[in-house]
Amino acid sequence: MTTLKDVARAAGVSAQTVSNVVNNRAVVRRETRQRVLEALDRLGYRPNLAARGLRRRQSRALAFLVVDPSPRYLADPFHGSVLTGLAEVARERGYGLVIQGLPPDGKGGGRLSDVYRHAQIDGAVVTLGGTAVERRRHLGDLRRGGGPFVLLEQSVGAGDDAACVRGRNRSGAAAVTRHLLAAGHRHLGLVIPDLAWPAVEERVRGFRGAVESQRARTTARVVRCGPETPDAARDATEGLLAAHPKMTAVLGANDLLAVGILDALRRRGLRCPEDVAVAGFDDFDLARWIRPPLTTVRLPGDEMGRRAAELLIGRLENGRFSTRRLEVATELIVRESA
Amino acid sequence: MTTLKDVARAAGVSAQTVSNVVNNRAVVRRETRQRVLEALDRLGYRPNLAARGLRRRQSRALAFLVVDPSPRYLADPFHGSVLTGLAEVARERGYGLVIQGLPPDGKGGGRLSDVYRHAQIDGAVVTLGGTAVERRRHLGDLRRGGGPFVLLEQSVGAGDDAACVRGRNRSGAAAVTRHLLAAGHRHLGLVIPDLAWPAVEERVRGFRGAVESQRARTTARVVRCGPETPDAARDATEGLLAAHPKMTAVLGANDLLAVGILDALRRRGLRCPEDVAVAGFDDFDLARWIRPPLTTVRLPGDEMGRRAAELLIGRLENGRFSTRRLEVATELIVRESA
DNA sequence: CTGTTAGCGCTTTCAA
DNA sequence: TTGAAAGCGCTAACAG
Repeated sequence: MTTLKDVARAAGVSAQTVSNVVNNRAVVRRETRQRVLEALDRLGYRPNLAARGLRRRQSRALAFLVVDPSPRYLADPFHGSVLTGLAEVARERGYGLVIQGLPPDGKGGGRLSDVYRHAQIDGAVVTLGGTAVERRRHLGDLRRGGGPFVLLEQSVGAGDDAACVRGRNRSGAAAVTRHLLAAGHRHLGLVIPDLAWPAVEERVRGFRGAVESQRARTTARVVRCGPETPDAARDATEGLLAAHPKMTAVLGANDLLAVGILDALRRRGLRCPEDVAVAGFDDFDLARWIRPPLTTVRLPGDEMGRRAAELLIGRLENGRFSTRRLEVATELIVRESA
Repeated sequence: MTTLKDVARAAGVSAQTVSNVVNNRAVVRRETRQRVLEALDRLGYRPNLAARGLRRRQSRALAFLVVDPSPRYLADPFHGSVLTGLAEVARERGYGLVIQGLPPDGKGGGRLSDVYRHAQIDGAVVTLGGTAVERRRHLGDLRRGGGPFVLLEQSVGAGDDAACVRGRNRSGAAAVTRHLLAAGHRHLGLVIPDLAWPAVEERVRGFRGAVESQRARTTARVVRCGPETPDAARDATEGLLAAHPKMTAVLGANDLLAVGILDALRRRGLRCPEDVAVAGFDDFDLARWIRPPLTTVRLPGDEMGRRAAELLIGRLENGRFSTRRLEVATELIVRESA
């Protein structure tokens, strides 16, 4: 491995001067710089970032931290989408990107804040699933032991060195619910996963609020289905439809669950949208391709990831967050399922 | 930040002794260890991994390197699946995981080998898309400038500090093709993306080989569709069916493309599987949920990711790869589309 | 078993 | 404009 010293010797200057050249500091004379650049190139010098980080006390690396009990958390299309946006900005701005998932209960390998030291990161983008208590615990840990972070889908405390990026989940859910009500549906269901994601809680509020505002002869049922899978959603929906035969519209807390809902209809011989309307949330890549094409609320995960990364990098480079709170619009996408 | 020295002072021992305790070295007397552990705990000591890495010349971090022109490469379900497996093993074994995507042409930010220094990683799992020439260039760079790596879906050279994990793409593609031939199909099509993934090339070989072995009155067409998206596959399939009205079976090089193929049939008023049979490759999460449920060849990306990570970590900890070549089975999954 | 010394590769500080 | 010295936090090597 070529070090600064090697280059310095080869170019007949001090290590300091080489460092100045490498870091584009203007203090070096043209000819000296020339000579150093040549040696740098000839020896194929690459800075050792551990040494630089040790000295500068920063690493130019970001982390994506996901608190989710599923070991397959990265297979979730929404997380994948957020990660895509993060990775894009990290690459553009010359930051490394570390990913780390943890179960909510803190059993599986400790605290979020450990990642700052352990993975040598300067800041993190954090998504928290789990009960409000668990989420609060993680936030407290992050405040005490971590560095700057951007929290997705959940507000941050005034004392935190943090900002948040949220989607308009509530109004999005209200919009799709109103769309259903306007189409004449009066008995609505909503299938949600057991895990308490803040975004899901907002969607439930939006759903309930919209139904409430027009509650004459309307009923609304919310059922938990267990894990965030189509199978679980299908089973929950079958139960829901059996218990409430007059139900004519079922929403999924996200598109993956909507896929399961559609399958429940098929099994019971119901047509969509003629007999029962279905809608999802997120607008994942395959939403257009499902049969019938899925009516859903678009929540742009990649944009949220990009915004979060930009916010975080801004904080790292300018010492403060340009804003503490960013909202990303949601949009009702009407296709054929509702 | 608490350092070893701080702890040493608090416990009345040397920094070295604290280091020995932190690293569980057996040389420390019980009572001393006790005292140190207490101080460690009281001061909330966390090792600085940059310093440790600098000294030990390792970082306990792995990278997932993807050469793919799409900025949305992480949204690809197969990559997501591989990443899931990698992340799982990395977490279990106490390694960090860095991800980095690069375009094939080397324009967008340099060489793969830079990641070793830049992201401070000990080894990498690498997936290469692009022409054979571009792939060779990346491998050469990795050999010269990088560290140990595991290559997915492609053999490694004898001189490389590397191993490979491959899926049985060829036999998998042959199996699904034979399935089609056995069902009486004689005019078959295969839709592939422009980007030359090694796995796709193998699938084409398997397809061609199976048709060849039974070539009486059979025709086989392979069409490139452009990017790896359902839209592109749909357009390509429409062209294919227009040009070859007798075609009764169309394969996709992966499930995402198969989704587009199904849509092309719908547009032309053809039923699947009655008029035209369709099959994919990968068995992504949604394959069961598509209509009709997709016949495909299962290639377990998460298992490949896990195996790759285990192989790599074995090399890092024992100095050599336990094997240079691992094959992962594929399995024909017959559902309703073919 | 414990402490001392030295140095990983880099950058900050200060002197020339 | 350049160089020398010091030290980031940790651990290998050796001495006691």
